[in-house]
Amino acid sequence: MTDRSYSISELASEFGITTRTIRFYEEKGLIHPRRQGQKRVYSAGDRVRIKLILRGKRIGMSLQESVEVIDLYDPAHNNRSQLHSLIHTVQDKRERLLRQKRDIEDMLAGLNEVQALCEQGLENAD
Amino acid sequence: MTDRSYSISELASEFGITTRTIRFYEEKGLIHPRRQGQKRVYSAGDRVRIKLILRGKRIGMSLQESVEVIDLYDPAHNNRSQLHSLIHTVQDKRERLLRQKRDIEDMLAGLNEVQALCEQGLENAD
DNA sequence: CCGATAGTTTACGTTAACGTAAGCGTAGGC
DNA sequence: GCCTACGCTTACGTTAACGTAAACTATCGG
Repeated sequence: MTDRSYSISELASEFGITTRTIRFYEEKGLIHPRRQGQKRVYSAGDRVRIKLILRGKRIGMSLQESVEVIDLYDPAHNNRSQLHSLIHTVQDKRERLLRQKRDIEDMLAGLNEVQALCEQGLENAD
Repeated sequence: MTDRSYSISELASEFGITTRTIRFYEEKGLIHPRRQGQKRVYSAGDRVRIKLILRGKRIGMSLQESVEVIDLYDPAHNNRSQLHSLIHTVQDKRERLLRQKRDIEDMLAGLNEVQALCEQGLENAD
């Protein structure tokens, strides 16, 4: 099921990006699709990776920071010497995310006020 | 109280940015400090504006988008003809913010998992 | 066989958001 | 009187994240 593969244009149109963007991500070492001859073939894992990169972008992360976060999941750093520093990294990311969340909530509260004022303005337009 | 004024370096150090950045924001029309001779003098309002711009930046907004949001608060667009389009804009912003909030929450959930695995890895390191 | 479609590489162009450096003015302190 | 700190303008440089164009290859339906 999850082991099907994708062409570059297939993924591009699914995510609303260009093929250039996907090749650029590869150029930067963010993904490593395999090849069939010349053509790039993307696995389900590649697809998820792209998806996560785009999620990172939406909340203002750089591409590098996105993969940094993504790579926290892979069990490469699992030797004990690095476990503490890994925890530390996770903690840092979490704090930044929590701050962003507060920023967003503040901004949402502001928008709610604006909207209330708007609707009020429309009401007494009789 | 809230009517004191600020020098450029004062604001720069408060917000952890450079004076160049602040001048750049002015150059782009994001703020309009008054002058005393040559020198820029920033009001409390200018200060808040910068603060809001930086908040926008933290959640991945462009400078233009930040001021777009900020300017929703000022009562310039309050003629009835534009009230509907203003509401529409607010709604758009809100949807993007909600999506960002979901993205952040998803990412936080992921980090929680990673951290749990880390701590578990540390425990059975006896 | 031919044209449309999807893929490839290489390489230069572009925009946002500042950084950095040069050169200058001025006000305060010793 | 000179140095230091702070401020100003002008202008070129830089990085990230792609866009865009050129020139070529491979496949597939009619």
